Amino acid sequence: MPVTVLLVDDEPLVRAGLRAVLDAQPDIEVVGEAADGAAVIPLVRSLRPDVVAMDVRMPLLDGIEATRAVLRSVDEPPKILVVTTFENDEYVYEALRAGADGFLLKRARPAEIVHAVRLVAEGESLLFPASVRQLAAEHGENGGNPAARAALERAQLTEREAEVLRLMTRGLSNAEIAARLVVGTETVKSHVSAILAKLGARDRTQAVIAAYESGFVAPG
Amino acid sequence: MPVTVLLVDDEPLVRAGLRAVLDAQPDIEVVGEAADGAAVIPLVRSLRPDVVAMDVRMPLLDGIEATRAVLRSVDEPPKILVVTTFENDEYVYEALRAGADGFLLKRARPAEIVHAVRLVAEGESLLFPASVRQLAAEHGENGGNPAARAALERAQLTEREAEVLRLMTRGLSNAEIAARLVVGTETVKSHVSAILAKLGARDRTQAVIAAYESGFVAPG
DNA sequence: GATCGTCTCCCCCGCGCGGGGGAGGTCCGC
DNA sequence: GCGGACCTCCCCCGCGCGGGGGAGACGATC
Repeated sequence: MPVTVLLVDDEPLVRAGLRAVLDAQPDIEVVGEAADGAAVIPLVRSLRPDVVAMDVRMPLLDGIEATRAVLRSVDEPPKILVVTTFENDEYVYEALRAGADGFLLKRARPAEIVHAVRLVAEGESLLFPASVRQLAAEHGENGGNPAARAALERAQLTEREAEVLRLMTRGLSNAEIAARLVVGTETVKSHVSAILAKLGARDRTQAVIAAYESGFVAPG
Repeated sequence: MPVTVLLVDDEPLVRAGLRAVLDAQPDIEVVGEAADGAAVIPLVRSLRPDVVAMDVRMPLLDGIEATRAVLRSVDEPPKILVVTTFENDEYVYEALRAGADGFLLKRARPAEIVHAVRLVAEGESLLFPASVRQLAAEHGENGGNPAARAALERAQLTEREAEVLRLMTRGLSNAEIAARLVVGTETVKSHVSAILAKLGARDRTQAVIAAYESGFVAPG
């Protein structure tokens, strides 16, 4: 059975584009559309889609509130893929915190869009903006310092947070990081929470994965 | 102040080699040697080294028991770097479980040996055999299937464990992995524990790091 | 001076994680 | 037949982790 998708976006053109891209796939089926967040819940209830592709910036009810509402009021909520125009959209991180499962740029190539839908449908998370990974690939072949710094800027990590994330990618615990940075464990926890929120990660493991996938750290 | 190291190996030649390599570094100082595990504890007590480079296979008291003994009987135990000849040494994993901090192949290049000592001295863990990473680099440029499979064999992961590790590198929780594999969460926990032991990882984050560093999974 | 972001530290709280055991099942090879 | 690996599931238990709040200090910016 195909992956069923509900499109939620105030721009008809965007909906049409997503529908064209997704319906071209044999294993994906767009089962409905909505123009604002307020219409999402009844549609989710009646259509029971696997994935909701949700715009963040919408009239009446934005993507963040709509995400919360869906997760709160539906028993087996669909996966929620947040769609946005800007890679540096602060709303996106709020949406991810609200429980969204993934992140998608409107200007992503069709193959990437399809990939994103399949991934979240399978239950996996799209932690980092796809643009960050792309950016890391563009800057030099092996994601060195400039790429890492650029990725950092995209994720809007502060210097301290970046340092903490680096130590996290070395496998250190909060207490070990605290000892290394000569601060309290509570401080480290604050930084870690901020990192998780900004990266849309659920736990430190997902944050480390995001760091590798984005080129923030390179293996080997 | 330099990193102080105690060498423990039954072969004088190996001790001499390690001493030559390490003493050539301005920031590393070999402060003592022992020929078997039984002599380690008093030496650790009197010399208080930062790092103990410990052979696994030794007469009287092997590296595993010696590691346990040191960690058990010394207040501020040194970091323990397990030294071995074979990358596929089952004793090594036991030693890591016993509390050793790192892993070193005797045939590693001098730079790698120095690096390993510095790393464990800093409190970081050398999770995976360095040989696995090297092996991943040799097999094709991007660590594809053959490299991953080879790395798997080195770590002696079973098929099921490899599958679980793969899902761990996707950021899934134990419950999510259980749902995906249609087994109980207790089963997943068993597999995860086995993976952590074989990889010498303390938690799932370190296991995921090891997976990336070894080429078991490739970013991007 | 007021505001903002950053870094620092504190509280309470629930839960997932990992360690320590054990145990039954299948399949394979000796 | 009998070990031995492997997969599966179970128990108890402690603790680290992460969420949700709040708050003070500092420097930069307006």
